[in-house]
Amino acid sequence: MELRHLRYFIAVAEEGHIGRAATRLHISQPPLTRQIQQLEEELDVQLFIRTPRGMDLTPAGELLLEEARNIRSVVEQAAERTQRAGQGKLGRLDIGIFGSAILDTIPAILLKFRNDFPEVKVVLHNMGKDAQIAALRQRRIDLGFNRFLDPLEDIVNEIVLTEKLLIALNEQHPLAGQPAVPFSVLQENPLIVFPVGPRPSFIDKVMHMCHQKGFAPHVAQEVGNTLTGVALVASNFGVCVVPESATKLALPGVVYRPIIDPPADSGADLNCIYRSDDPSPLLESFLTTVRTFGEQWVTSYP
Amino acid sequence: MELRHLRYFIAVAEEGHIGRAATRLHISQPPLTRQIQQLEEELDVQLFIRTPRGMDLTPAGELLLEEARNIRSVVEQAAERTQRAGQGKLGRLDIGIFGSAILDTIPAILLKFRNDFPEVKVVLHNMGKDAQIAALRQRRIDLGFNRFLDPLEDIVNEIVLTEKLLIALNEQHPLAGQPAVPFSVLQENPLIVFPVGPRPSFIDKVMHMCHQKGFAPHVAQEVGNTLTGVALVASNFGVCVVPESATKLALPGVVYRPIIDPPADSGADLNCIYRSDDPSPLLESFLTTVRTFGEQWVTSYP
DNA sequence: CATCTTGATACTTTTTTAGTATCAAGGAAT
DNA sequence: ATTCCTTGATACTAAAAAAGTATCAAGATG
Repeated sequence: MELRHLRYFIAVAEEGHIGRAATRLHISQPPLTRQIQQLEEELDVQLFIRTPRGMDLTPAGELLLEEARNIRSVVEQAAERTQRAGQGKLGRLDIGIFGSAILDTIPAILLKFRNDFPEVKVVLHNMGKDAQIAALRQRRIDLGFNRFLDPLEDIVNEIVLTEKLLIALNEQHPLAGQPAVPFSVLQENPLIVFPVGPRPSFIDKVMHMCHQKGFAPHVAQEVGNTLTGVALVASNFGVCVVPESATKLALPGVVYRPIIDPPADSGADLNCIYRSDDPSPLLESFLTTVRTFGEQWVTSYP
Repeated sequence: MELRHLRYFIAVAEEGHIGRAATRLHISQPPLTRQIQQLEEELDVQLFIRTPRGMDLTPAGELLLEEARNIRSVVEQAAERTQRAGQGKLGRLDIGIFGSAILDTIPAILLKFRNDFPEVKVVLHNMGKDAQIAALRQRRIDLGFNRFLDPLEDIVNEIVLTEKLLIALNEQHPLAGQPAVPFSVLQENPLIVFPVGPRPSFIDKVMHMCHQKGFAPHVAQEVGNTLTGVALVASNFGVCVVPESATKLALPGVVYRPIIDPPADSGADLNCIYRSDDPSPLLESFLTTVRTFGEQWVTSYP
């Protein structure tokens, strides 16, 4: 039995007439007669009672009509869903997230993506960068967000956007009243750095910038994450370099100030990583969203 | 798209290998390659990633695999259900019932039928014989049970079984102690007859027998149904002729006795009626049950 | 009774599907 | 590096299936 048999059967059942059904199907009457006979023969069931006025369904035929209509719609839906999946509009995307990017950027990207592709289920996994790479290779996630990643052969590393760096100061600090501060505040104040964890990380970025400017900073404290660093600034423990998205952490007693004289290459990249051989159109859809987001974001911040 | 495409697709997806799938499908490899290409082309979706080791499903392919398996089972079930319906094992049968046959015979037949064809839904409609004929013609019922029906052109009238006639006597009656009674008790006692309603009926049967025996009975009372007639016997109102299934009505004070000298053609037929042009295999199944029941029943009663 | 309509059938043509032989490309083993 | 083996893809041929044409027999209809 093929779907053709069911298509033909539905037409004959609905028209109650082989000739009219043939017209509707754009074929001639004899082949339609034969296909119906074939269907009856294969099922070994009489589906129609032939009368001089047309074709009447038997009870078995009535039942098959219902079933055939159901099959038709199931097949149609299957085709549509497959097509949408092929266009990256339907399916599931597992994403690894990590670090300070969770504060601002990633929620905004996800919001936009869910809006554009409402039928894609996005599952977030909180995991460090090494865990992300392992999960990518094991296909447990399709994409990861992180920073400061060494290049890898089998994994593409794409910059989503580059955040400017700000200095977090306690409001009691002498320069807190200024609209911007010189880089040298990092030399003259105890420095809080983060995150503790796998290298390279944001710590190395900050240290490298200081060496570029010709000094070694006084590291007062290493902390696990952005929030802890900013919290220490709030208690006047020292100063701290943060990406601009950290301004979302509006802790009382902390002000964020741009750097008057930033060193070259001063900026914190947010990267996304994915398998270089991943053909998923769903991933492609997501990357499109990410890229347009990156462009808009860069221009939107002064 | 045809079911063939889905069958082939499932095989390739499950084997992950065109060659092995072709072996499993008992075809050669090239046509299978082309059918898969055709499916991808028609859906405009890449379903497999070709590797030097075989065929890997894309996410869209994974989805279609689920859908295709579902379609396969839906189609299989549709075919099976249609076949069972064609064999009269699945469906709905509307039956009109009426009169004293409800007491014993019909429940027994239904019990047997439900046992043999558990997937057939039987709907009973209580209606008189004229209503049954009308309902048959309007296709509201498929079969009716009744007695004493005039022959009709478009409706088959089949005898289910012939019940012997008994005489119901009050236990105070002089002949109540005898194992059997002569027909003449109907002449010598007030007679209760039933049912009141459309003619011909059981009343005419009884009157005809009396005339055969050369007397006109003294009709003490006409009543609506068997139960009322027997109830009058219980209060010693008179005697009553009943079909043997009425013995199920074990009213206190009433005894049932066979007739020593029954007139020729003494017996109450239970008939079933159905459209002569009804091709329903379901009806055929039911009639088979009815016929075997009739044979067994006749031999089972002394 | 002639006529019209119905689905069925015999036969032919076209389309589709399957089969055969062969190929190019990517791993694996030497 | 090179040979060999495996993979799916392709060109061409053969077979099968579906569709088309012409015609028929059987009921309904006037």
